[in-house]
Amino acid sequence: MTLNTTSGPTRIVHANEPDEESVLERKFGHLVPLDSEEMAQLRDLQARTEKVRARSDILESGAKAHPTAVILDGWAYRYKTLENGRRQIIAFLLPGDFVSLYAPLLSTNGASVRTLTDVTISKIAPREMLDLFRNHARMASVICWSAAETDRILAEHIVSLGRRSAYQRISHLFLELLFRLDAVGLADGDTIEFPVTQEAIADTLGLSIVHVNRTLKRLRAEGHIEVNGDLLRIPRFDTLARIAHFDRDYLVHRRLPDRLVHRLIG
Amino acid sequence: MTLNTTSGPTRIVHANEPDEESVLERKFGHLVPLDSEEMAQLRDLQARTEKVRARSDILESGAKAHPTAVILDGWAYRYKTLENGRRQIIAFLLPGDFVSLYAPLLSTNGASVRTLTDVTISKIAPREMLDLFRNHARMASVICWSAAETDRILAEHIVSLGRRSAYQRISHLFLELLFRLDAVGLADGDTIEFPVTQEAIADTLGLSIVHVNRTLKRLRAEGHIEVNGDLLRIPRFDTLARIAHFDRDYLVHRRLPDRLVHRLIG
DNA sequence: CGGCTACTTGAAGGATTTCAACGTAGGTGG
DNA sequence: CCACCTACGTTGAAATCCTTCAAGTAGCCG
Repeated sequence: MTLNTTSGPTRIVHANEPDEESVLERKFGHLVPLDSEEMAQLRDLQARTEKVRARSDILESGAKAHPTAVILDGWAYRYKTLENGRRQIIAFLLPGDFVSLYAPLLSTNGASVRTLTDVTISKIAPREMLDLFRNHARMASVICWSAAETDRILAEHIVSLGRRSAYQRISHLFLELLFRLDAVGLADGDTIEFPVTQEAIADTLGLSIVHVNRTLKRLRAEGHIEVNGDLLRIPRFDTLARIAHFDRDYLVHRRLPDRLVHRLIG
Repeated sequence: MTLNTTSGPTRIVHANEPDEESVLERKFGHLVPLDSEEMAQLRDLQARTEKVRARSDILESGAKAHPTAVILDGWAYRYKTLENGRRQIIAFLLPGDFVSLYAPLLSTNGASVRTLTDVTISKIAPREMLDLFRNHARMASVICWSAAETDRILAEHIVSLGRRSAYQRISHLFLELLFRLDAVGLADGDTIEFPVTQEAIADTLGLSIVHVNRTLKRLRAEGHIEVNGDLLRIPRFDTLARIAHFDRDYLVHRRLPDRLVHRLIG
């Protein structure tokens, strides 16, 4: 990975600028080598863009399932609201993530998805998805890999909720987000844009707002994080990773070994 | 669904008996209509069986990834052990579940899988999986549907851990397991085999053994569950479902609407 | 300026944990 | 065949992490 805690700040790269590498190219490009036809294929997936305002629902729980979509820019989250009004955030959706990969297979949505910032998505018709799987084995494997990554993130979230202290949970979440943003070129060295309220952190990690607030205060006081408006800096990655028992390998952004690629689609 | 809390006990059906419907047929048969070639295909997936003793690891975290496997009989669980020795169970694996659907795509396992009882699995070579996706669109969609179900179960687990009380978490887990076992024909009316220790429940739901014990005692005293050796009975499904806010629809076992099937695979 | 949303802090209370025992059942070896 | 061991379940008492309640501050915007 390119995460580099010693280098000076570099400019934050935004999706969709002309002549820029697309988000999916950045996400998948260092996973498997892509030829020019595959690049074009990826660009097609990102062609049917749509803007969504901050704080609005992309998907509603129980509603008829939508087509799949990819996030090209901005933050969103998948969540569920309980009967007593409490809320649980299941996962954050960042640029390069699929909003509802399985939607075409299911008749209704199991959870809702809501934006945190203004968001650009690109919709993908079920048929387009199917063609991909039929005719572009390497693309298909890359999308499955993405599903595998989601699975691991959910699993790690379960570990946090079940067996880590508030202090570790928050640290772990921050490191995960830094890691994931870095993978799509959206980390600026050791700092990231962080448009997440304390209430949202609380609802992600199963804590109360009050306790999140106090724990953040402690993390700031101890110099593990620096918050500046919407910017979050993690100045000593390794130290915090040790405290939170963050395993940098559970998000596998490294290029797949040729052996694997061959076995699968060679 | 066929769950029927009023009927008398019916015999528990075990996998792999001659002339019986196979587990995968039971799991997928009421999802999409399967022709005889597809049935044969499913049987192939269940052909390369292997026995694993209770309390042994099928998969080890960090180890080189194995091929995919399906569970044909018995219980297992996916878990992670933390640095301080604590353990978090991520999910239970029941007959019809895939042990590591994404293994062929990844270089190492993210979590371990361990058996609770004696287990029969059937290994599926990566190439076999790939052929399925290439040449048998309906089978592929059925496997993706299975991945979608796993995703929903993980999401619901996150909701439990984050925002439900111990009392609700345990109730919810029991209902989920009853539901899932029923889907593969392994529920005996309102009772299931339940080879799970209190320690394992604790490690699943992020609780201490002591508190699990006390909460089970309360559930028993209130008549919501009956425990008899390895048998668990849930005599008043609806009442408990209301208490735990169990949403019977998050596990979608209903047949997919023809509309969907057509849109996907013609 | 009023009103909103997010953040902050103190104090009290509670759900759950930890510590520490004890009971029971099944398996094994002397 | 009994002594011993281990795994699992059970219970009481004390401690704690975290929540809830309550209030106040700070920034933003029409």
